[in-house]
Amino acid sequence: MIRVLLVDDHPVVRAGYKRLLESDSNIEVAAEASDAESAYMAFVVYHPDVTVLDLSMPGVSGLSLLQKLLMRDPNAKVLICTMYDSHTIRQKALQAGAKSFVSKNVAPEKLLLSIHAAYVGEEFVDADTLSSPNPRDADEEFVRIDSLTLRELELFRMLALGKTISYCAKVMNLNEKTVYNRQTKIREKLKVDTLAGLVHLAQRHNIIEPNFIV
Amino acid sequence: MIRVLLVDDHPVVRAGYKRLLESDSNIEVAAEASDAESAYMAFVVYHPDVTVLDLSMPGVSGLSLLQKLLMRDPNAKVLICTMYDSHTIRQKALQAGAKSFVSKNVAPEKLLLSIHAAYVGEEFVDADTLSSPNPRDADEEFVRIDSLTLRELELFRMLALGKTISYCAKVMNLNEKTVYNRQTKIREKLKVDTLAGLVHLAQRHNIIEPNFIV
DNA sequence: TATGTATCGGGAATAATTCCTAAATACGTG
DNA sequence: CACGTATTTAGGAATTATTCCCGATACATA
Repeated sequence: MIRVLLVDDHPVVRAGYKRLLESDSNIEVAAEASDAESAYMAFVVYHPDVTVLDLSMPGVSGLSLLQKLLMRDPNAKVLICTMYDSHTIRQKALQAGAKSFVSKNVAPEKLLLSIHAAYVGEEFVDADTLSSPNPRDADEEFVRIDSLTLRELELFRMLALGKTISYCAKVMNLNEKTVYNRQTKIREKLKVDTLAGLVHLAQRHNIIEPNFIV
Repeated sequence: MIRVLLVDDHPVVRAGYKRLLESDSNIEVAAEASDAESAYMAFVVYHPDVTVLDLSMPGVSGLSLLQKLLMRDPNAKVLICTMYDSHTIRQKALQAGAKSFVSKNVAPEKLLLSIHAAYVGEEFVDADTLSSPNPRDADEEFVRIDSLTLRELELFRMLALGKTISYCAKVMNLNEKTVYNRQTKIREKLKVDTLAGLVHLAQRHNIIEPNFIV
């Protein structure tokens, strides 16, 4: 029996996941969490075999949580499942130690497959996801985004979402000074000179959701 | 038996939904679709009792689809389920004829409940969703945007596009000081505290083009 | 062990932004 | 017409936000 910790901030989606996972008789959802803090707690308490982590959580990014989990247990099997089809995000996730990365666009069976793969220690990256990089990722912009470090990416995302410096500092546990300095560096790397420009860049790369207009 | 048409662009999420819905013995997923076109086809072919529609689809917006479905069958029971907690979107959805609106943040049981409600013809809007309107949303927002003077609106647009203060000053034939002062006023009126926030607001109101992905 | 890179922040200088005030123009209304 | 009101435009001074340069730590890796 593969015991899974399920992390996703939408109860409806989580409930769906749970049933999907449990349709596989070898998988059992041992615990669920809707945010980074409770996810970490659950991880510590339940020692899941595999953690299925949705990246698009409010507040602290899923990538930070990923790192914390790996800090706690370097052998943790964490599977990233996200709607962000961004090549950049995938890179960062794998580089940060995720065992698997699948987009919500894959066939459901692949999710199950990849959980099995993660369980036995195999790395699993969905072929479809890999072979079809976002066309926009191909240009220079991609290189630019890619040059961001993990922590910078995290801040980038929050800034693009409209968070204030002081809020970011609080949430990321940083001195405001650090946030200022880093923000400057991000804009330098990305060759953008306003915060508004960051938003557009972030949207083009699926770092944040497009602003859904009706 | 309530026959449901399930529309969501993420296969993984859709598979989860399906199992969630079918955990209710009175609900049967008669058909699924991942985009507007196939959803419309499926609607025509299967005549579902209730259509569960996720708004965040690539390409044509879910709301357009909603309208098409209602054009085809004015009595269609369409339930909007989305991760966008926006009051604005909800308003538009209901006004366009959706029978129900629930956020993915609600408890899963509520989704089932609302399907039953839609089936018997009741309108169902999740109380949680209703009682906690996002302050940035809806009518307020429109009032706020309306409160901008013509010249402010002009600047608002340029800022949201990512132009710098000095550029705006040059183009608008203003002293930078004036631009600074006006920018402050705009953010005050719009109750937004970062430039990034302005971008999102501008996009939601079609002041600037949304940065569409996919 | 060295070397490089990531992460974090301090201090001082600088630029950006606010806050308050005020003039010129426009516009509808008594 | 004269008056009140709103808009558009800036200036000076005060305040904040941001940069720039630097030091320290940690950690992987050649």
